[in-house]
Amino acid sequence: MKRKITLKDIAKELDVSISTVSKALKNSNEIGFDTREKVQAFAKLYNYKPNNIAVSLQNSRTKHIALFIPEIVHDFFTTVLKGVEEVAHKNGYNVLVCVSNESFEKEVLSMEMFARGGIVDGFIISLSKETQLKEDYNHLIEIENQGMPLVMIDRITDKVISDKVIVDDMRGSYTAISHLINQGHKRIALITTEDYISVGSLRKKGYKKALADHDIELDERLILTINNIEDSDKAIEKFIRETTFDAVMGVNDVFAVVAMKALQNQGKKIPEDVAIIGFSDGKLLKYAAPTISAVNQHGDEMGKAAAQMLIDRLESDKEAENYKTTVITTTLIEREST
Amino acid sequence: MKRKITLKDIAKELDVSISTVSKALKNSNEIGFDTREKVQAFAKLYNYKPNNIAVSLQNSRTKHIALFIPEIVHDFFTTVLKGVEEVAHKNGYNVLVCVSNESFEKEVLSMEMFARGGIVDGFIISLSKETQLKEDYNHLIEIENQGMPLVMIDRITDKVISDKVIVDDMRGSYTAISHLINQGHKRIALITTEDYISVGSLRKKGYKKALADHDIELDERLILTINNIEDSDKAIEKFIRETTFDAVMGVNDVFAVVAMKALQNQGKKIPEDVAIIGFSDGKLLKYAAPTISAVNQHGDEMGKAAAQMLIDRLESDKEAENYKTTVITTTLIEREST
DNA sequence: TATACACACTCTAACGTTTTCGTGTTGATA
DNA sequence: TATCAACACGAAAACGTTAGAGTGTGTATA
Repeated sequence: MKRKITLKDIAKELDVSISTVSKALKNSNEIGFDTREKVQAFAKLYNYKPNNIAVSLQNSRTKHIALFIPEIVHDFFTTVLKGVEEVAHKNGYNVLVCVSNESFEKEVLSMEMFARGGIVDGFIISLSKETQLKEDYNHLIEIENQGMPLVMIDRITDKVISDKVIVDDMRGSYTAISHLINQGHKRIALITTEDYISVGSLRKKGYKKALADHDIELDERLILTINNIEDSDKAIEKFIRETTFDAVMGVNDVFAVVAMKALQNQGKKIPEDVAIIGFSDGKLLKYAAPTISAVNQHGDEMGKAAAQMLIDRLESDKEAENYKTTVITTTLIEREST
Repeated sequence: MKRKITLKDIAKELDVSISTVSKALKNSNEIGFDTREKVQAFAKLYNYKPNNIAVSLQNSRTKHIALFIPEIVHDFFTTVLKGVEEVAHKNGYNVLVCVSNESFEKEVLSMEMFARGGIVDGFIISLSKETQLKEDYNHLIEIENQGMPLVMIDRITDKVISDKVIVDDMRGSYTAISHLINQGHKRIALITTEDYISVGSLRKKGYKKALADHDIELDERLILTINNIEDSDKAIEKFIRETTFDAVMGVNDVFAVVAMKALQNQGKKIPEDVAIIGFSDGKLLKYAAPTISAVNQHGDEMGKAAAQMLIDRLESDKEAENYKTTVITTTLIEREST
């Protein structure tokens, strides 16, 4: 097992001081040209790489950022991670992933340990369901009090002042519903989550506004609120058995695809009998049969934007303030289901 | 912005030495009971948490592990990440994710920086496609030479001696094909990747063996090898137009679902005309219409196993050797498509 | 009364860097 | 020849922690 080579090793070998080596490697002109060359050559030869831990301890910057997501087995968050990872890496940062599993406790505990332990320089977080339900954001506020930058993404809250990246949920939903209306649909159903999930409630707002703007009366019976993901399949099936409509939007990809299957099982033709639209940028809707139209959330763009905002904060020495909210615009992907 | 509280702060405040504080917090009985109590109370009050960076520097252990995956927007690797993250967290480790994007260069560069920089204690890696094609594993060997534990998962190579976690690809494939044969299918097609992808070639082997064991002659024309993921859709469509068979297996979820769509477009009924089976534990096959049978790879189990193996290595002081290969057994999920 | 020894701490070095402040040579200027 | 930069480099402190080796009490033993 080769021990890692340090500045001290180089210094000893070349018979100079540690500081000389350090400076030489940084090409400081405090050091003579010859020595610089010599040190650099030696370092290259022995493949010297500075010990990041020591560097971190020195300047209290780890060059690590944490990404908190509620769930990973979900195309949207996956693309977010991809985006974050990409720009982080490009800027020399590493990404620590924490899957909160929709648990408030895990979110809080992990956040605390990352923050107090000096493990990361900043956070990107999409709130867990439990956190949004509890409306307890002290851990986030604590982070900010410690002067650590925080960027909230997608599932956010107004109760915490920070940089944010969201998608124009309401507008995306509005556009989708308008699209359905323009195609002649009148009874449009919505399958959504409970209101405490920020994005779910915004999408419902967009739905309602689109109906209102097109003079279609709102029928609350056409709105299905899923309160337990576990048995969403059953709830959707029941809803479809008992309700009639000529179009339906799901606030995510699973709701849409489950709805389609249930409708198909009932003998309905898609899109002739019922049109379907979902929210997602993943494969589920793209590869469904028929393919399902979708409001593309551009998770990767959101991730990229969030990472960039965070890194900008980290690299700027300005005293915080003027927090920004970046809104990524959704795009409507028209597929066979509409 | 609250500055983080350190041992020094506590020491000064309580008028004892830093080492006393350190030991008191560790409940060392080198320190008197009263002092211990006092220090611990103070630490709790001010919410003291040790600076992990300093601790890491001290004992050259970061408690971070790196997970290298070729692609993240892919249910299988997602579940692997979930599994890894779960047991890592349970054991007090953090996970750094690196998405190699199937690029050899990114894999090598990131690995080098993680290793030499002392950023992580060990690695879990699923090889990138390019790496498997090049058969250049020097970066992995280098890691091992440095005495850093390495666990390979799923996409592995025999050229590197290390701990490994794989799935019984050949057996899974064998079982799936046997299942099709037992249902009376005779002309069974296979949509697979090029042979340099370890798992693809193993699945092909299982396919061939199943045919042989059931006295079905191998027809090479029934095997479609996808060499470019980008236009796999087209290749599959073309294949389906030009070939006739009564069952087909895809070595991943996308191949299976794309095949099904192409067949359906041709007017074939699933499973009446053609049976379909795929490899995956994700949603794509589960929510397809009809739902598609699958060889479940249990990505989460694999991830858990890999993380556990890695952590065991890290925590044991034994001098490496006796590398193990854990084989996770696939299970066949029968759905509507067969 | 000298010796030993447990007790409760403190000192110090170390982990690998970075950075500020010296300091001993040069060579040029007055 | 004394003065003073410029130059090339070294010493040392600092980041926050840990752990082994001291140190000064007080008490029990010979």
